[in-house]
Order: sequence, then C-alpha cells, then structure tokens
Amino acid sequence: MPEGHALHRLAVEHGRLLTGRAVAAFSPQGRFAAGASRIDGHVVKSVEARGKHLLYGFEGFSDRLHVHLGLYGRFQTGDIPAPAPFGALRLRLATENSWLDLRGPSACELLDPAAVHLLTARLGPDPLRVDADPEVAYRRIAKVNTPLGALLLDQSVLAGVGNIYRAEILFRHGISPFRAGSKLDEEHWHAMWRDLVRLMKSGVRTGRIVTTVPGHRDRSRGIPSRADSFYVYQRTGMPCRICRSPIRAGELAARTVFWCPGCQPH
DNA sequence: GCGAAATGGGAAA
DNA sequence: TTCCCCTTTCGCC
Repeated sequence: MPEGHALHRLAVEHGRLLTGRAVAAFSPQGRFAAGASRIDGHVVKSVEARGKHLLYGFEGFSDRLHVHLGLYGRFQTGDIPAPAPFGALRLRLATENSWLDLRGPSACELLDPAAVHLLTARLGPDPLRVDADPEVAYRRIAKVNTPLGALLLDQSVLAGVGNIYRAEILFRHGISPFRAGSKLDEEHWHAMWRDLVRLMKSGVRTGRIVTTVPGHRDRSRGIPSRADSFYVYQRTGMPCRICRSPIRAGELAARTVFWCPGCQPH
C-alpha cells in the first residue's frame, strides 16, 4: 500500500513504538544480518518519512536505517511476545513492549550521514512535510516537455506521489496526463499542490486514499468502498462519474495511467 | 488452480 | 528498455 501517505503513517506508528527505547534487531532471513547486528541494542532516536522512504536514527550511532518498501514490502507490528519468525523475514525489531517485522522491502540498509544526504538531496518536495516548497517542483515541471503524468511519478520532482494520486490529482484538475510540464501554468500547479496536501493528509489520517466527494459516489453514505474511492484509477471502461465517458488506460512512465478523455482533454 | 498485474524503484543492459 | 526484488490480490479458467 505504499504511497507517501502510508509511509508517513508508518513513521508515526513506528515513532510511537520505538522512540526512546532500546531495540533488539535480528534478520532471520539473513539478508540484513550485518546491519541488524550493528543496530542491535541501540536506542531509537527518531523515525521520519521522506516521500516513500523511511529513516530511523539511533542514539550514539551516526548511521541511519533506511527502508524502502517497494512494491512488495510490508511491516507488521504487535505486542510481545512476538510470533516465531517464519518465511523471508528481513528484519525484526523488538522493544520490551512490542515487535516490528519487515518483509520484502526493496531497500533495508544502513546509510552514513553522507549517504542520507545524497538520498534526501535527490528527492523533490514532499506534500506531507512542512518543509516542502512547491516552487522547487514547479521549476522542474515548467522547463520540460515531459508529460505531467510522468513528472508526478518522478520522485526527484515530487516525493511521495504514486500511481493512484497521480491519476486522481490530474483528473480532479481536468488535466491530461499527456500534457507537457511546460504547458502547466503556475497558478494551476499551486492549486494541484494544495489539493495534494489535503488529499494526502487525509490519507495519513485514515490510512486509505479517497479522492471522490460524496456526491460523485455510487453510494453516497458512509465510508466509500475502494471501488467508490477513485474517479479514474483502475476504472478502465467504466463511465466517468462526471461526464459518463468511458475511462481510458495507457502506459506512462512504465506504469498504467488512467484518465477520462472527456474531463481531461489533451 | 494459475498467471498476470500491482500503491515502486534501482541496477543492469 | 528490461530485469529483479519476492508478496498479495484479482480475474479468468
């Protein structure tokens, strides 16, 4: 489930479980054995999300643990006692109260301060961080002919947006994914940014992505189902909630992109 | 039951 | 551009 909102939610949860506590670290699978033994016994100082990346800091230890879930990665947490490890368990962290298991990440590694700097320096502004500056993203967007649908997924332009937010934000602003970045005026970008901040904050609160408003849902009451949560994402061939045109799908930046040909003319 | 696709991205080619 | 990481879910038999 990892778009940016999910990682920020994990950072909050893990911060609550781990900050100020000594952790026992263990890599039953073995692929992070050396790193785990270096973390083992240290007190966690901080947990933060930057885009889709998680960084964990430790007292008296300048390296940070970097985790990127990729497409398959998953965390599980619980109260001790922890269940017996099974399968490909990359990392288990345990405090005296709780345990945290990590499986299938694309990155689980220790980074020294210089490497952390390299990582954060190549990420664009993250709509979920207070230190984010949307102007930095706009300067990249405005000078290229790359399609907006590709720019929104480029983590060096904007950090944290994934395939759902990409499709949905473009729909909500009536912009074709294939429009060039240079054809987006600044006012329009700022409106999109503000909308992203609002949608992604809501995602952090609720743990899910909902971009539809109640009047546009098939069922207008209660918490919308997943199928009712989106305007275009994975709705290929279904009628647009606004104009009834069949939703289209294509490929952009090596991912499936969805759009409404009526509401998002090229 | 099985294969493909998937809320991602880095390395290899 | 293709592969791969290594898991879950969904759609089609």
